[in-house]
Order: sequence, then structure tokens, then C-alpha cells
Amino acid sequence: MNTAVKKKAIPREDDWIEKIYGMVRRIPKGKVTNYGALADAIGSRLTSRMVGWAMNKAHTVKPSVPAHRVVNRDGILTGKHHFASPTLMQELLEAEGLTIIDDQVVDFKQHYWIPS
DNA sequence: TCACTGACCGTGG
DNA sequence: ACCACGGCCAGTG
Repeated sequence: MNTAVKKKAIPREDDWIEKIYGMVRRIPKGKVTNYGALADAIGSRLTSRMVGWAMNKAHTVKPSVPAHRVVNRDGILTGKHHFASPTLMQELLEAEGLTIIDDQVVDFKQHYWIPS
């Protein structure tokens, strides 16, 4: 084991991924946010890409993460293709009272939620 | 082992 | 106003 300690022996906060999940779970129903806001809310060297990458694994984590409430800066459902069904993301958002047109959230800024 | 990619965003020319 | 590029972490070929 001593010879294989070359890996990061410092656990640090590798749980930044779980922090993202925690934030996403705090998103109120009918509200949406973007990747950059979550990354900035955590404050660490996290970037929007890391958030997206974490979302990719989100479906493997419990409790379930409402990743459908996370869209990109333009309010476009960029990650809809990663759901069980390409239209599932839109269906979920519409079920929460949002209107989606052409894979884009209508009045996005109106339903925009800032992690605080 | 090295290099690239990814559900992005901000800044510079 | 538009185009191009860097940044951060982890996983995969």
C-alpha cells in the first residue's frame, strides 16, 4: 500500500460533486438555474463544465437530483439528450408550470433561481 | 502513461 | 456585434 500512495493522499473536498447535488436539490419547483451560478455559488475552482460533468453522474446518485432544473446560460435545455428520454427534461419542466419552446425556457430570467 | 473530452461561461480582439 | 480561446476536475481511449 505504501508504494501505491502516489494517488492524492489528501481527501480534501472531493465532495464538491455532492455539494452541487445539494444545491440542485434546493432549487424550488418551477424554478431553473444555470451551471455557472452553481459553480460560482460553491466558490471553489469549480467551473460550469464541472457542474455539467457532475450532472452526467447525477442519475447514479440518491436521492434523485432534479437535473432538469439546470439549463445553460441561454435557458436552453442543453442536457435534455442525457435524460432517459430526449423529451423527458422538457416534460418535467412543463409539469412544473414552465413553458418550453424550441428546447428553450420561455421567460427564463423570470423563473431564474439564484443559489444563495 | 499521455492527451482529449465534457449537460459551460467569461473575456479579448 | 461576432469569433476564438482558456479554465477547472475526473474519466476514458
